[in-house]
Amino acid sequence: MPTSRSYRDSCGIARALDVVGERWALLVVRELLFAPQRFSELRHALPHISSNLLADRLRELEHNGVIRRGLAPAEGPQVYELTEWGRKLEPILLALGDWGIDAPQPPPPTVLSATSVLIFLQGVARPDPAAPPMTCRLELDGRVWTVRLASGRVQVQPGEPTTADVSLRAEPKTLNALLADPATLATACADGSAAVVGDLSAIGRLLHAVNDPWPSDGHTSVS
Amino acid sequence: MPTSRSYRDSCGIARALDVVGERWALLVVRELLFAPQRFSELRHALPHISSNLLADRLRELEHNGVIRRGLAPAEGPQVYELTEWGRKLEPILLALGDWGIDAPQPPPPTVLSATSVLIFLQGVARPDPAAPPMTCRLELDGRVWTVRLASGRVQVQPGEPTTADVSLRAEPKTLNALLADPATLATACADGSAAVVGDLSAIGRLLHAVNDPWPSDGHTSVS
DNA sequence: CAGGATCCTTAGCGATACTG
DNA sequence: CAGTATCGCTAAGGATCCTG
Repeated sequence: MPTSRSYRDSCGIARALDVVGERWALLVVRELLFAPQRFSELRHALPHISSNLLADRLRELEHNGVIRRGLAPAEGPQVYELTEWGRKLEPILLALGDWGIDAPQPPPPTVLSATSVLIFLQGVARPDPAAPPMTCRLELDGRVWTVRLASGRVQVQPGEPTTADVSLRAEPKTLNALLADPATLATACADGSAAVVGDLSAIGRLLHAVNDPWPSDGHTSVS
Repeated sequence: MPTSRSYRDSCGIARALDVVGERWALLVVRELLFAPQRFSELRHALPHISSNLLADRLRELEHNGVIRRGLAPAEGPQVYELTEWGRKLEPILLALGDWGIDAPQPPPPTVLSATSVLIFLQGVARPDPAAPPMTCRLELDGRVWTVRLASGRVQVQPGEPTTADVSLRAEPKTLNALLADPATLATACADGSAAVVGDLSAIGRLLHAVNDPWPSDGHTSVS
């Protein structure tokens, strides 16, 4: 049974919270920021939410016009995606995440979704604007992403790149650890927690863009 | 008993929600955006929250470093105020409120706090930059605010102005109605729902700044 | 009266099991 | 895979009662 509880407050803030203020709602939106996702992918990204609650949240968010059930792309699986209005939450969520970095760390074990690492990567990486463009294929939790470094910016897109300098497969937590300390890349490759195909130095450039940004401005990992 | 429920997610967004994601928390922060407030003032601004829950939220927000118990200003009453970190939520809340304007309106009767109207006023009023500066004294729900229109900007501050062109006393809902339709000002004064002292045309300029902004960009009231 | 604390009830949450 | 059904638990909501 979905929630139907309102602040009964005319303020825009309260009305926004009537829509996305319920528990888990904004984390579901977070997971949809970069790409549509299936029910099972959302469950994997948010392992602590129960299936009935996720179903409730999806129903409510759909009913309120924040997400929609994906118009199945040629017999593809059922997916959930943000509406135009829902997409406008992106800058707000990014700002909230930036604010939350200073919050006390929750006690481990904690979870880290692929989307979370990509948000972090896109948010704080500042590649050398002078360096030549680069394309990286990332495989996280079984999904493929295209990451482009070009003209001082990082661009994350869902799906396979048409061409790439390098491919990296790892768990989100492993990638986060690499972003925090690029020196562990060799170890991660050796023990199999990271699998690299192609130009290894390109991965170095990617990790470098986070740790030695142009210009420098703090943050070294999600944690 | 305060809540201690975590998403156990390393993402900054989830960690932010661990701190301000519980019900009512962000509305408490909203009420503190412009000025410290007392327990009873918060209860009045948020009439649908129960007293124990408000006490819980204040405790949690204090414990997490978002608010602090006011260092009583010379034997004044106990107040709650935002910390430095808490204050950084301001732009995020304003953006969220802007987003929430497009949400479906909750069924009446709804509530509207003084802070909510002031947020709206400061957010959308675009006074004529060429017009001379003006100071307005606002009395809402028994508290006094200073509103300055100068060089194309609106500035809201708590407390009595040192000098003012005009003073307006009304309920927040009345002021909101006036912002939506300045033509009702005469009626509101006549039936006593609004009390004006000083230059009546200055109030007209204030309401005008919301309805005929420089340059025009939408929105006519909180609702 | 401000600033809570202490009940009690209900509804949302969380975990598990189950189904098309 | 994509949910639904069930159920115990806990937070929210509401009222009342305390204490300065």
